[in-house]
Amino acid sequence: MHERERHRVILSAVQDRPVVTVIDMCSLTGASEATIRRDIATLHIEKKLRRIRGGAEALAPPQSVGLAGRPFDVNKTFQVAQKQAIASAAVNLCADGESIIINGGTTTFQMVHTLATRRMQVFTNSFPIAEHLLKHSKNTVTISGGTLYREQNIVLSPFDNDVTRNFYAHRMFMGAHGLGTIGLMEADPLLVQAEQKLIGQADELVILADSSKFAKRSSLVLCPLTQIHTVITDDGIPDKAASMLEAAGVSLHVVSKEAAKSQGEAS
Amino acid sequence: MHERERHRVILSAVQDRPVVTVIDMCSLTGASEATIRRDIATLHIEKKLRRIRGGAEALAPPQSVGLAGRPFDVNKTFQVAQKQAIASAAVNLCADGESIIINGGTTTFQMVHTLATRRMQVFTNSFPIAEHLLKHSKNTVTISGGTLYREQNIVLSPFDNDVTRNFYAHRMFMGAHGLGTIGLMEADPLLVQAEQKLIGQADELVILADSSKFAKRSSLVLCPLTQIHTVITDDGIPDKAASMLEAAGVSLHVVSKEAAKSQGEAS
DNA sequence: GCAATTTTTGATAATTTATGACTGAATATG
DNA sequence: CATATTCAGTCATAAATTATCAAAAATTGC
Repeated sequence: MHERERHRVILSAVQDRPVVTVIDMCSLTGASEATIRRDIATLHIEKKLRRIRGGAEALAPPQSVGLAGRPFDVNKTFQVAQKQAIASAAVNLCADGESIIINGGTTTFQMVHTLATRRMQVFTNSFPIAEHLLKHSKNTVTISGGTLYREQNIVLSPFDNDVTRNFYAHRMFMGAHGLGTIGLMEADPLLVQAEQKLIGQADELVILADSSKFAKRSSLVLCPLTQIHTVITDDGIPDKAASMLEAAGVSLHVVSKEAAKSQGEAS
Repeated sequence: MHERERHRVILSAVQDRPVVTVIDMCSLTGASEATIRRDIATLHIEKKLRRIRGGAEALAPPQSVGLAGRPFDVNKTFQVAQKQAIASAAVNLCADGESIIINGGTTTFQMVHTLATRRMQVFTNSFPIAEHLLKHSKNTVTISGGTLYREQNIVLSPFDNDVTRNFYAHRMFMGAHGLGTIGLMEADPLLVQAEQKLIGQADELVILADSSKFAKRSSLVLCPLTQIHTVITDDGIPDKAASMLEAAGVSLHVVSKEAAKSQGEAS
């Protein structure tokens, strides 16, 4: 077996397991310990893995405090003020006792803070949202079944899910990657799958989109504007986008930072 | 077991409850006290936990003081050693890559620590188990859909759940409230519902029951002994109960505290 | 194609490191 | 104050790593 092949095998193994031992790699590749050590040393210098005594481990292992794979966290600090204002306005559309569906996402996640004081029926496919509401609120929380995707932080099942199909809500809240004349756009195919399972399970579809979303385009169109009942955004929305939405019969809520504050107090 | 694996297990355990003892970690990892002390000292310097007399504690304990239904927590400190030993033995029945089902419960929860170093396909109806595995392991985690019950800490749906019905596993692990000639007994009707949805979805049904369970009786019988493939318990099991199980064709695993140690090494 | 050279590999011995048992000291508990 | 844990050293043993060298394989020049 050639050097590159071994490197591939080792990297594959180290991604798959928390730690691999030199001995493991010996039996896996048929090479001697000395060779495996040299391989690991090389891969360590190339920063493909971390060399540890006895073997190797993957870089960026699930940190102790680290909350599962987090492009989520990096996003969470981006435009938090707008996202919170928008999310707060979204929650304030609802009354206690109502049932709502919250699709996973960084903007919709912000709803949990306002929801903390509420008592509603919440259905979500987002593990962090469910976790937060379970721990910090008295809402009834229902989660969709399926496999937990660490990167997207959502629950998704390859099967038809009766829990989802039997949950019918007043409103469904959804984020977006982009919003244009063609409709609601998403970048991640996995998110599209998740969202399509939920669409149609609520009377009103409410989109939470900060104003930057009107400039973005993605390859995957989730639904046309006509299916959208309400869009909540911030005051950075271009006039052109606003008229586009109104032309499509979408109810538009614009929150400014000050408005967000008063909304928060009003609840 | 290698240093990093031990570190993972220790961190997993310390996240689970406020404090862990050196002795606990010994039986969980199969290492000596000296080694565990050294590990804790290392992790302390790395600021992954705080070293305290007798063991270690999490850095930020006031995390989930939230009202997230926690008769769970009070139970969790009861007979931890036995539960951990039993749970560890349960995990050691399995090989990496296998798929298993873990029914929610305080004993089955302890499996997460040994699972921290594994890479398996895990299906569970327990929110805490899913949460812990998601954060502290590389296992593939699938959760059943439904409403989150704060007291029992499980996910339960009034509907038939296709995610559950389509997940078939090598083994299913279950706790119990009582175990007698009449069969497996449960005290909470909600748990009975949850368990009945899962039963039959695995080749082997493995029951985790500390020896106190043989003295308990409940009103709800979940299934007869004949459906049970294996029972794992501690060395406090009465002879009468042992012969009863053997007569019913149940494979019996008894773990003592010393046995727990060797089991840890066996993995 | 063939020999010389470089690179890679595997084996060995020497060194370093981790581990577990043991002891006495320190600290908690009643 | 007495007792029981827990802890910090020390040491022997086991394991892993490094260094070194010779054999095997690949590369190069002719």
